[in-house]
Amino acid sequence: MSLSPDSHHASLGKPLTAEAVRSAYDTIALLQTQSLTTVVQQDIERAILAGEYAPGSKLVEATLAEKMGVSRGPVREAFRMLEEAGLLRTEKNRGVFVRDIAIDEAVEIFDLRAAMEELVGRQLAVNISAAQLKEILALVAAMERSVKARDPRDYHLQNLAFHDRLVEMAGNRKLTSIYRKLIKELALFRRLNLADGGLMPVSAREHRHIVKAIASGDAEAAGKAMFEHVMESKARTIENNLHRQAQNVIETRKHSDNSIKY
Amino acid sequence: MSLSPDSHHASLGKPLTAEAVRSAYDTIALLQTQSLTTVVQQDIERAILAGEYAPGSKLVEATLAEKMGVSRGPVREAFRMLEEAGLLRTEKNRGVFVRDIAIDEAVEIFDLRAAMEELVGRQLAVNISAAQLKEILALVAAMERSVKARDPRDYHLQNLAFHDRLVEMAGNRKLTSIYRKLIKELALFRRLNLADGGLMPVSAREHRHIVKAIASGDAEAAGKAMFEHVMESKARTIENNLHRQAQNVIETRKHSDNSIKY
DNA sequence: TTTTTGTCAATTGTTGACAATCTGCAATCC
DNA sequence: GGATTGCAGATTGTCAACAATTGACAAAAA
Repeated sequence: MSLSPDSHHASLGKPLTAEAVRSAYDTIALLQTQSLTTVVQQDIERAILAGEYAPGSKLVEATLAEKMGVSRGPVREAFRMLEEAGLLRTEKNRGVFVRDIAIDEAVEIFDLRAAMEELVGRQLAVNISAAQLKEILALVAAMERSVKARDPRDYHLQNLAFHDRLVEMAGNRKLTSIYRKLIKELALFRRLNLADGGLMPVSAREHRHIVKAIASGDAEAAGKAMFEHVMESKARTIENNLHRQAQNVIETRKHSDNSIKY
Repeated sequence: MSLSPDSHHASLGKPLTAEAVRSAYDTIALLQTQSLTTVVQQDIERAILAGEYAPGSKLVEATLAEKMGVSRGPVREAFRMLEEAGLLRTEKNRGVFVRDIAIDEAVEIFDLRAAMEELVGRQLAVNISAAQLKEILALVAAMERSVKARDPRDYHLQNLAFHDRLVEMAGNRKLTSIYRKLIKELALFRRLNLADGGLMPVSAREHRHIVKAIASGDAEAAGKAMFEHVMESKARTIENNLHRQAQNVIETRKHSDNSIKY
């Protein structure tokens, strides 16, 4: 029983397309690398980041296992991975919950990000290639189009892509992987959501400034530009958060019988 | 069946000491927080960092499970946690192995650490208390005694404690936890070991310089002092690594029949 | 001899079952 | 009525057995 494309072609009634042949090898590669645990882990992570499981909500082993058609073992192993990654929180004998990032932890993450991106800026100022520079200029241009179109959702996604690409270009794999973990955790900061659309132009200007500094080859300036941009971003997020919180209090008072809840 | 200390005292033949009473509550707290998985995870981590399992060596589920008196389930869950933490590497259907940190990854970690500790320096310069300053001065003094005593092993441990304490004092929990993970990974960089004892005085001088900068309240100077210290440390480590590698080649040639191995 | 094939022991991947613990609710007591 | 106690169902923690894969070695073929 050979696994070569030709024998497959011969043994099956219908001819295989190039895609189908390639997919046979893909299947093998898949079976060799993916286990039920990793698939479950990736899907839970995806669902969390997509907002299908809200921060604070409980994940039940048996329910997830049944939904995905596996036993509880792989689900538990996936839980342990996501717990270590900071997306889940386990209470013994009680269950696992989607983590809820409090504002003070979000602040910590922003500060750490700032230090990391400062390093990214410094290194890119020295190392970036012409092609890479062109690429990030295109990203900035795309963001400016989103600003003009007043599309905060689109801007948010492009902003994530812009920073991710810069970090990746710095060429430090450890830094990249930790940076991405931090961004994922930040997604669990409930009130992050979309910042006030009115601030998009400010953010976009800062991006231009960053690229300019990198292009100039001035490591310190580029580092500083990235550092300050993240700190500004932190300030905008906190501001936004406080507004929403105040708004929530008002809403709560309105809908309840005017009593103060806490 | 009450769990209060008094009833325990009454039901047992011998009187309980204060320690024994406290330990009853400790036992409860333990059962409420620790599962077999977490205990196994901690013990494997300890063993790895203690060098009981060398980088690259294979860990067999059944063997570990039997050694610790548990089934394979908790061991597998612990594996998943340590894998996510970067201490283990899993090859599907083959097994898990203690990770072996290559020199280029070590370099990446040093660069990242430098950026993180720069942030620590900046923040401490602004926020450190008199008591904390006194504490780290004591740590520096202790290190200088190790230098005088020409005890690289002791110096190494105190150096780790010094940096860990500074990071902790910065008060950013996320940064602290990631820093510690990085340090653990760095312990898997085989050729780290103890640097040449002759460089201890240089390192110690840099520590003095760091503390002075922090005490002066100059954030940029303190940040820069920490950044450069980590970068110097990186350079020393790499240098040391190259020497050892060269040494290994010579040794290999000597013991083998003069053929070049690679 | 060299290569290929078949077999088997060791190990990992996955599952289902059982034990321990928690949670909500009804019964009981003050 | 309000607090306490005692179930019963649901959920997690742990284990042992089974299935699938690997790696090594011997037997067979070229």
